[in-house]
Amino acid sequence: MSRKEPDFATGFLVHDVSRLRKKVVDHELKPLGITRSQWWVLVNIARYAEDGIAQTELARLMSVGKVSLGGLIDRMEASGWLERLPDPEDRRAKKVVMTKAGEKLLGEMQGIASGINKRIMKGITKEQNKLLDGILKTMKHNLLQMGAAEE
Amino acid sequence: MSRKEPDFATGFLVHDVSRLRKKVVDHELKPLGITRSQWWVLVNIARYAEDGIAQTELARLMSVGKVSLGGLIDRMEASGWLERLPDPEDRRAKKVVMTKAGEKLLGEMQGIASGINKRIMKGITKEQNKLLDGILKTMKHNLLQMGAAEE
DNA sequence: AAATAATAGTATGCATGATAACTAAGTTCA
DNA sequence: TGAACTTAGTTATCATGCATACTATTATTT
Repeated sequence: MSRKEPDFATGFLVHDVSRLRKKVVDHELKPLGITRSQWWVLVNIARYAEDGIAQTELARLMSVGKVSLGGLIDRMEASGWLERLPDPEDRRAKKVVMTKAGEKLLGEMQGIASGINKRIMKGITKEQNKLLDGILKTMKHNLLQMGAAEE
Repeated sequence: MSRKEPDFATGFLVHDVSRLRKKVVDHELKPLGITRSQWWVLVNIARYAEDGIAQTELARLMSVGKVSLGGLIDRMEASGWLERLPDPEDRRAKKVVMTKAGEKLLGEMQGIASGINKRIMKGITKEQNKLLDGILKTMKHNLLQMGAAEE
């Protein structure tokens, strides 16, 4: 029984992997003019919001603060991937929609992202990956239970 | 074979867990006046640098940029957990050492951190945790190979 | 209807982590 | 030795994500 690894090592391992992955992915996506976080916004809009979605609702779906998402949308609107449209039903709200450029970009990114991912997951079997996803989902669930969901 | 989960979902799962964990841990550590990242600096100094370490060397050990670490040390020095001492061997370099207050804090944090971790890992067996760590280490290794180590 | 609550989004300020460009100091090599 | 290179650390600027506080609406309650 080694004492070298304290029982919170997993957390910092997750932190390291997340940080290094952000660095690598952002570097690879740089020629496209988009970042990993912005890409994730596109993916979620494509998945959940065919014809527009309110910022707060999207933030809730992504488990992200509405302020953080607001900043992301600012930059993505400036880049031309997204647009804010007024919601005719609610004058407080804005409908976020992907532009044609955003859709085109998202399509182009599928292959690139898949290639990056293959390299990051090198040496890890499909079964291991499935297991990994399951454990991470449990951790995410625990964290949301612990109050990470509060706004 | 479901098409719902694209093959890069693992990456964003890691991102979510990392982000949510940061939020939860920082919130729990707030009464102590320290953050998760600053805590990790203390742990690494305690592990590798009994009597001081140069910033660049510590950054290398932690796989973090020297600028990022410099900022962390700024804030931790202001909080009184660390000190920068001139290196008598090299006038460019500074030896980072933990203060008495830093050592005391690190000791107090062991129990707290362990408790937080238990809650985050609820429902995950020791074997699963070991497997998780192994896979994450493989991913980290791949990422460092992919150029995430460059300065 | 008027007062109160809740909700959508923004503004502000901070911590973290990155890159790029810079200064100062040490090292190598012709 | 002196020029060229390398290294340690800082400054400046940016993206992400958080909390807090605010404005403008909408919904609810009395």
